[in-house]
Amino acid sequence: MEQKIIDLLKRSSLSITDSRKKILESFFQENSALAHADIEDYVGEDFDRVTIYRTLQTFVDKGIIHTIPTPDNAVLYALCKDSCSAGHHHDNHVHFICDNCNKTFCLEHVVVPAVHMPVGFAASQIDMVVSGICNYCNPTT
Amino acid sequence: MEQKIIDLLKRSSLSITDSRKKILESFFQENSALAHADIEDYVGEDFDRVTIYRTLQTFVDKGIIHTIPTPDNAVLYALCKDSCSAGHHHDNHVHFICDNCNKTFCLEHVVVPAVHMPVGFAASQIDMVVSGICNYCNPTT
DNA sequence: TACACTATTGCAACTATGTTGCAAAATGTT
DNA sequence: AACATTTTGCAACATAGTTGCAATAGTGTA
Repeated sequence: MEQKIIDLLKRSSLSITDSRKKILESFFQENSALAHADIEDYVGEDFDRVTIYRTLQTFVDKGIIHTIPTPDNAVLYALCKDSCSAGHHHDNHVHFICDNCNKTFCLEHVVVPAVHMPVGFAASQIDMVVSGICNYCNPTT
Repeated sequence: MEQKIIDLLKRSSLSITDSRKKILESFFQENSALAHADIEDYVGEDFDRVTIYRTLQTFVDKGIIHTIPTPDNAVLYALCKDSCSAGHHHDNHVHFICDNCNKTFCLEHVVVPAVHMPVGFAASQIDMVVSGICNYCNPTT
């Protein structure tokens, strides 16, 4: 994992620092989207709150992670797939929030459907957030 | 307008107070969704910040307004249509955020399309937020 | 490896946003 | 008008996020 993380940082032309490695590690470790607080818990006392804010911002700028809008207006971050590049995200997939375990997932293979706009409205970006029960919490699977 | 507002409050079995009237007025005045700060600006010094928070919460509980999730995680509120009733919102319409004027609108007549979920995932609620250029800002209309 | 340059971090202070308890004031009811 | 009930304002607190700046760590070059 260490090497995978270092490669990812290099590919994004970011310098390799302890905080960046640790924060990226938290995303690879957890499979769901993370809030700032989750990351703070994961890295413990090792790094300052401010460093986490700034590192997340850097990752978003470089296209390593993307933010997810949620109905309760919490800020969540999730890893981008390889097709993302700096400043040009391809995160047109649906996001799913489980009402049971409260985790948020990227449904990478579920593409946001087209929707017909009223006259005069021009859509440039569409976000779709679905909530319900995820496959881990679903008793029938 | 005064009478319309009073009727709405009565229908929701809420007592008629100055702050509730003024806050509802702001929604009828503006045609777009409002953030807490917008309302604070509108009502000026007349009412306490806390009162606005509590009033908005009351309106949400009674089904007078609904919250709108936004990609930048700001909390927005908009009037519900008559079909909404307390605790049982029918706001399955698309929300639109204009990148130009920054206003947010309810596209009452654009229903959120169905989307096919992967095995094991059960959807209970779907939020769709579209951003782009609204009909007021669109030069071609 | 050592150096210098640049980028990153931690600290402190600050702003914004939202919440809670409680006493005072306003509202609805009789 | 008088009472019981709601609502409001205040103060204090909690959480989230930002900024400037000095200290530190990382990177490329010799």
